[in-house]
Amino acid sequence: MDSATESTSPSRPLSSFFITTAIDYTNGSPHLGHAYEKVLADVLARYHRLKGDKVFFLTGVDQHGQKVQQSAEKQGVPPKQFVDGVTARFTALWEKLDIRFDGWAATTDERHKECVRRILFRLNAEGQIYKDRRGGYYSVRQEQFLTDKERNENGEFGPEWGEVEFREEENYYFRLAEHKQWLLDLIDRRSAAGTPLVIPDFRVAELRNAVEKLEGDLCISRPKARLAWGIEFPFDPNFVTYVWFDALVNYISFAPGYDPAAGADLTEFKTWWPALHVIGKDILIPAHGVYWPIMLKALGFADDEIPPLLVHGWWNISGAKMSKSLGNIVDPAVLAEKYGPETLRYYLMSDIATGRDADFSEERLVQRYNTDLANSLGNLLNRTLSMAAKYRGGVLAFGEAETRARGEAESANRVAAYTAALDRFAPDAALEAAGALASWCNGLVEESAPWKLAKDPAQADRLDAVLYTLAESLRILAILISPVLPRAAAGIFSQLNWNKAFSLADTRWGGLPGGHQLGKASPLFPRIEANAEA
RNA sequence: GCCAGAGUAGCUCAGUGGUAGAGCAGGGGACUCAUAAGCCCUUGGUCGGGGGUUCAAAUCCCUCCUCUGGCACCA
Repeated sequence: MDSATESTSPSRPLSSFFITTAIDYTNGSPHLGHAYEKVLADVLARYHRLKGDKVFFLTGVDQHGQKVQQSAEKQGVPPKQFVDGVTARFTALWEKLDIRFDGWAATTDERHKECVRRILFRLNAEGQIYKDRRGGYYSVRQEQFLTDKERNENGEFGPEWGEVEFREEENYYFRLAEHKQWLLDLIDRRSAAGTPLVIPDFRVAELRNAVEKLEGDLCISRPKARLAWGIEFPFDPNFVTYVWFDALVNYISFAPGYDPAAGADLTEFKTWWPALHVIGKDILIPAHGVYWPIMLKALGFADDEIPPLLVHGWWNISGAKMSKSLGNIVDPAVLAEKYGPETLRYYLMSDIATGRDADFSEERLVQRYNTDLANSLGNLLNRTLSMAAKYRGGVLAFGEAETRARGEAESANRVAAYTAALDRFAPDAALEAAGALASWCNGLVEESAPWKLAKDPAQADRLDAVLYTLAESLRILAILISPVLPRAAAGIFSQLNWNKAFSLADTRWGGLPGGHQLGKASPLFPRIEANAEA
């Protein structure tokens, strides 16, 4: 897997690839959306490893905050014990889905907490943070301040909030508003330069709009009396930091070589940074699109070090949002158990366009598996090996040149489409390119009819060439599907009896030598029958 | 309400000025190496409604409708 270092894409000068996901809040079970984001990031990370890039894939969990504190209290357990339990459900799912991350960002980790404290200390010393007393309406029952959004149509706070009182409270604030114009300019400059801050680009307008409306600074603390489950302010033990300077900071606190001290040596860190942040469309505004760039700016990051955001869409269920009351929550662990992790990975990557929403359907998951994997690719492998065994004892020979030349041209075209697709973060299009190569191979079988060629000794050369072209295409296909389907790729290699390390450069035609002995055929993707669904 | 995205064949979507497309599903056929898979052919759409610009509009403009998201700490 890591044998080759050659990059096939000269358009990417960077040899390192740092990718992150949102860190999931440990107050509930993982659902399909969590799984989608992690699989997407994992596929992009695996693709870059395949290219020979140096990859760091960071994901994790956001473990602090009020909701966690409340849930733990409700269960009568310490918050740490509570988050450890929920965290274990996430890590178990990632293991099951073959999410191969390099760094685990758990915000209760001492490394993270120390980094957060040092950042707060530094920004406070540099005058980016100040203390202020502000007032508002407070719900004693819900233990939170209420905003106008919580008012009902009569302009009152409803009975669900219980007793509501006016309270004044001291808190720490981060100077956000003064960077508004800088951020607007940055968004425009990055778009003009062709390296937009937000992908897909239609979301740039959405972000710009939100920045235009930006006013006021950002409250970044909670008094300990109200929220104890957080990271204590290094210069004021009566407060903990609240969400932004905790969760968002994970992207640098767990990054290789980061040191928050002013003037620190960041040589190693800068070989990785900026990261590509993979996030859901719900947390673009304001957290990742507004707060995070300004936080980095305040920490001395240069304009070209503000990380791009790859914003993905949501999976809806039959056109509706997932919700507990509708009873339509999709549990990815159940799906992975029922159909296998790779079936789920394939579906999540093939049936949605990155950035857009899609509709989840179990029926469609089964259909895509059966048509693309079982019928097209799996059956191609099976029939190829079966014919090779039957007609040639499983031994490859080159045969005539014309058929092989056609295979070479076809696969080169598909590989080019594949890399172009993944370079623009579109696994669906990449899988389509791989599928097209499999289809072409199936067409070659029909066109050449090896079972007829086998009966005519004069066609021996042609038969050899067809079998070689099919086997060689399958070797290339295994490489192409490996970021999405690492286990199936290994299965193809195993059946081809070709267990060598590979990289993207090995998609070049002609890897299998003449005289190579193929392995034994066995269904790689058994069909899922309709009655197995209930 | 403001902003953005979407509305094209039963389903998922591509197509951004020049005779309506793909995949899947449905129908038919020839074949047999194969996971009853694959291959070939085929049914199917007044491109959300209305108006306008143009020799020509799914594509540009106006307007309306519907859905989704953001603006409000859920991937």
